[in-house]
Amino acid sequence: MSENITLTLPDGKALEVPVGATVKQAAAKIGPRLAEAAIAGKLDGSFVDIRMPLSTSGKFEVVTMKSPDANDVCRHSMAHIMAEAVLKLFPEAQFGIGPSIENGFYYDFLLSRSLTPEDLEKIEKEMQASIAAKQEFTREELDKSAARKLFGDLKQSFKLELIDEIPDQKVSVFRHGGFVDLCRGPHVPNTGAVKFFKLLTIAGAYWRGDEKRPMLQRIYGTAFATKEELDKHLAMLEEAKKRDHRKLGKELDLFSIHEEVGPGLVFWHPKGARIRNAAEMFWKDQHYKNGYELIYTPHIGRSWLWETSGHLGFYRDSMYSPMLIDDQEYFIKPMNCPFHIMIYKTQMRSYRDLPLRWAEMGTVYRYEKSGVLHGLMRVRGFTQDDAHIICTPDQIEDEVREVIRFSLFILKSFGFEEFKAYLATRPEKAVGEPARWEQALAALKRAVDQEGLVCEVDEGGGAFYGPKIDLKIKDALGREWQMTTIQFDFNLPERFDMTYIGADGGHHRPYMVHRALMGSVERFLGVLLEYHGGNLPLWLCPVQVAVLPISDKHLEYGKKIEQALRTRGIRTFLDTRSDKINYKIRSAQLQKIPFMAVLGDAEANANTITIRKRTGENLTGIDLDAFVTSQEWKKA
RNA sequence: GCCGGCGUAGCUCAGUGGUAGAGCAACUGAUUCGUAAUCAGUAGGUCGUAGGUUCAAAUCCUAUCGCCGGCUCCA
Repeated sequence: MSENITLTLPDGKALEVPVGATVKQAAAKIGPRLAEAAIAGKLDGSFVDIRMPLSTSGKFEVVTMKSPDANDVCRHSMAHIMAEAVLKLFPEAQFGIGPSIENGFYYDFLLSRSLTPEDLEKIEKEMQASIAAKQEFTREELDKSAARKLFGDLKQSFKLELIDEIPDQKVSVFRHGGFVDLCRGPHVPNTGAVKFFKLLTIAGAYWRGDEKRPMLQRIYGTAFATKEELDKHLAMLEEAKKRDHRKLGKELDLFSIHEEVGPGLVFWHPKGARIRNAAEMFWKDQHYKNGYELIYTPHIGRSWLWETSGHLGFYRDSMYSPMLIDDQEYFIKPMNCPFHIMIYKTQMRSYRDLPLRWAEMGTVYRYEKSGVLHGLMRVRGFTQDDAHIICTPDQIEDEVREVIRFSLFILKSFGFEEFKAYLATRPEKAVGEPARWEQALAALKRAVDQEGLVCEVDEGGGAFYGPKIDLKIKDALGREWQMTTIQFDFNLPERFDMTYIGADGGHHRPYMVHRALMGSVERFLGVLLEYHGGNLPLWLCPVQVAVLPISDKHLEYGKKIEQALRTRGIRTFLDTRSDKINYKIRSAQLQKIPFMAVLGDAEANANTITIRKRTGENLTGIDLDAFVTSQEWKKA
């Protein structure tokens, strides 16, 4: 019996092939060169191995090294090649999983000893040998029982566990060299098809991501279909290192963290404080302009507050131990919301008062596990640019849309350009009726759509008390950073019995939204530093103009210029050292100061300044006032 | 919290059992200079901390604190 299936090619043409034809055979029907170049196929958007018999019609595509999907296939094959190398060096190795990931791949192993960087070199060598040998990848379909026997004989207990979880009766395995792996595929034709890789790091990883299960050793690598892409990626990793906010924080004297004081507690030095203050002033000003009121609340509160809010029930583990004051337990705040609610409850509120938008730069303290602390990005004491919007149910959608708009405005003001929204839905454990969740989610979704944001849904990722939208920014290196979070709260209004009097004269439950636009000010500034590589926009720079006299002769004139700038509200630094101008320029340049005023005889005589921008560009002999009102100044 | 690595001068780092080193920064002096490092000198460290092994420890062992890379977590 020779039935045919119809493959619809990307150009719309239909290709008839017999049932059971492989991707390779289908490609051969299009052209022999294509068959030769094929590394995988795609049927209705899913990868299929080139050796796999096709049995259903659908949209079909041949993946070659030039396809956008090539990297994905290569990386997966590379993970197998790495596993083969590890097997050679560690015959007793137990294999976990080894997927392709963004920019690379990894594989998890259980080994008799810890890996060292030297091991990585050895493994790389073995991999190169395997690639040079151009070993065929072969695909085989086995009954589960046969697969169990195969991996049982190899003493691969992790694989046995994986087999048990596969619902199908048949599983596929791929072999190359002496290595065999349970795997869906697809794989490149032979190990010679992939060449451009580098092993990067060794890390610990729990089996199946479960902290109760064994810790395996994970090797991360990167791989690309072409050398150019690999080199570009490696260069990007270098660049990311240079932009590390912890490095910049030290070099630019912005902040520090002290072992003697405690990990995750940030000290802002004068220059860092200048940046933070500029950001906060802007933030406050914009909040008043956008219909918010600013409030201040305490840092600690009695246990009553945290019992009522539910924090002690849900998050006690990440709250600091109570302190006893007059025999009463007080806790340092991990969130600001209960305090804001206390203000709400000081009065009877009318529907005419709503919406209320109350904002606070509220510093909170949370116990974060020691292993997760990271520079400014993850700390134990941080300031949220928090606000709570308390409104009626029919105001909620407009309010959310307005928050998103406001957030994008604020983020764009700091230079961020690319945004993505993540919509988090109801988790398993949650409060609030499902109907209200649905309603809130729909409102969030419509608001995101109206702002034209790309949105991804994070199923079950919401907080227990309500759904949320997170806005992330994408930086020049393609990394994503979480900034804004907008969260519905079905919990607190209930727990604190918040009410307002409606038009009908009855008591009603208000809706409440938590939102932080920057998220944590500390992390925000960390991201900002990395995003701009330390070259902050002018309005945030701790020093905007470095005044550099050519020699001590010009010090007097330098002082005059410095003062003139300062009285115009410009942040300056006068370099009084008796070094050469080259040295002063280099030093200002390393401090990433946007403008340098270079002053010598020419300038002093003509009562002008010469500006050197941090880009290296010069504006010779210009008037000071003309400069600070110029486009050059405003654009920086 | 878990796995692995690391911790030497303000910073970046060298020093694998025999009484602590470099460059930069700092300080002093000289130099007064036109677009990314002028020269010379001075000072600075109980080698994260606490135990232990040894005639002898920055170096080896144990514990502890912190940092780095991941994992887990992130209201």
